[in-house]
Amino acid sequence: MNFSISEENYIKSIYHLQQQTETVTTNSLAQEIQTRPASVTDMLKKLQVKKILEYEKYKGFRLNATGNKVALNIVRRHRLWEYFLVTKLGFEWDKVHAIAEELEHVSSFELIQKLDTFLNYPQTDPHGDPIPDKHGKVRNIKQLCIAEVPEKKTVIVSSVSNQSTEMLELMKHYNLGIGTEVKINKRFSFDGSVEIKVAKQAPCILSEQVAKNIFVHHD
Amino acid sequence: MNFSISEENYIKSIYHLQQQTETVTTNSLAQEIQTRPASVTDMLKKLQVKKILEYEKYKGFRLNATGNKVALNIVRRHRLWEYFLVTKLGFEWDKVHAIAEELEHVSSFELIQKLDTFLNYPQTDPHGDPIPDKHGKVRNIKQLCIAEVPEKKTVIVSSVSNQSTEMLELMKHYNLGIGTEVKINKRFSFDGSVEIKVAKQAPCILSEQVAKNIFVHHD
DNA sequence: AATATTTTTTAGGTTTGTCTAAATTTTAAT
DNA sequence: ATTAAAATTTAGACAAACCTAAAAAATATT
Repeated sequence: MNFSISEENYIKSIYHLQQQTETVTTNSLAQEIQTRPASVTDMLKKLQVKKILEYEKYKGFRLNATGNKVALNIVRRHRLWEYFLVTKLGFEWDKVHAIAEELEHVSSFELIQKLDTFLNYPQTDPHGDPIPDKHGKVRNIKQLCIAEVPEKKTVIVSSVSNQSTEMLELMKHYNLGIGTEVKINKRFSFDGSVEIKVAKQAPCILSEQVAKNIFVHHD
Repeated sequence: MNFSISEENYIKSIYHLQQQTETVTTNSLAQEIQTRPASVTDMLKKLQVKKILEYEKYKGFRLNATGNKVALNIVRRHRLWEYFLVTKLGFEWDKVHAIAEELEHVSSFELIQKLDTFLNYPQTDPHGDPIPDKHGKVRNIKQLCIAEVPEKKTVIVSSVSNQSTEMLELMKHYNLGIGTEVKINKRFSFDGSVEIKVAKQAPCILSEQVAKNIFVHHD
């Protein structure tokens, strides 16, 4: 089936909201997509006709199996382009999202296959989020944020959920990136802040807010 | 200024038609863009308001200086993407046009600059057409087709004006590509066909139709 | 339980880009 | 110079995707 750019944007946003809540509400989607609730309702009807949505009036909605597959394909395209932009064109982390947002709607299947091959089948995008394979399969690593890691443990940064310029600035300052080894020295229960140690640098303190946005995995 | 995808497609098509005729007609543009003359008239009015078109009712039209710059920028994007698709992703010649047609509308200026750098500032696209630089400057090599080359001369293939699968098939068969050295043995005035020699292969005959579509330059 | 508030949907309108059919202008032919 | 034909434009409609304002349903409050 074929989807317009608008439809694809709605599908992708519903998919993202579904990661957090079981069923998605009209208002939350409207906010996510920066549009009016009435516009959302219009689109929901269209997507229901196209049979990719489970939707009951006033009761919320979610993508069905077909819809999920479509969404994963869009996510795949988006993340492959982000990887391309950073590793091949030398873009910074925080500049790629908007561009990938446009590139992801270029619909050629062959293009994405060849891009994947060219990039050597990357597993995650520059923020550490997994790239679905061509069948829509995603390896989901258990996501553990720094705020939850036990003291004294050494872990590796796997992804960052906040992709703003400000976050990038902070991470660059502490030499933190995807793959960086980090030792969690101590957590202060007073404010949730965490002392960490990166390579041979002096230990530093991350606020709880930061610690909650940096995800890691073991060894 | 910002242009919609439709507007960009019109601008690009007007630019292409202008290469052949001084002023463009409504009908020819309608045919080029596969739409109705009435739709063309509608769009002409819009482009006139945006001040990129010289247009007088019933008298034909052409891009003004601003319009030409916009067009050259679109052409630049298109050709850089074509180059990318062929040299980096391994696409064949005849498959890239449709995809580049979509990619060219991704509007980030920085993206195109970085892509240009990544590709090492290519001068021509895979069909041999020149890629305008970021200021919209195009080096225009005098275009000479095989049908016009004097006998006994040795020349180098610089571009191919027909980009169909059929043409690609024929050129592959004779080991002809951009940069190939070709000696023009003899032209037969009876039907305009031309005998050529490529590398150490046996001489072969090109029909006039083919000879008119392959452009070359000296030494 | 009745009322107030919030959320969601409907009704009706706008813009962009398309269309058909009819009117107008230009060009060609007698 | 008329008339016929072709090209172009206008008029009026339509679909997609959005909007505002009002109605309806669900949730929260007293």
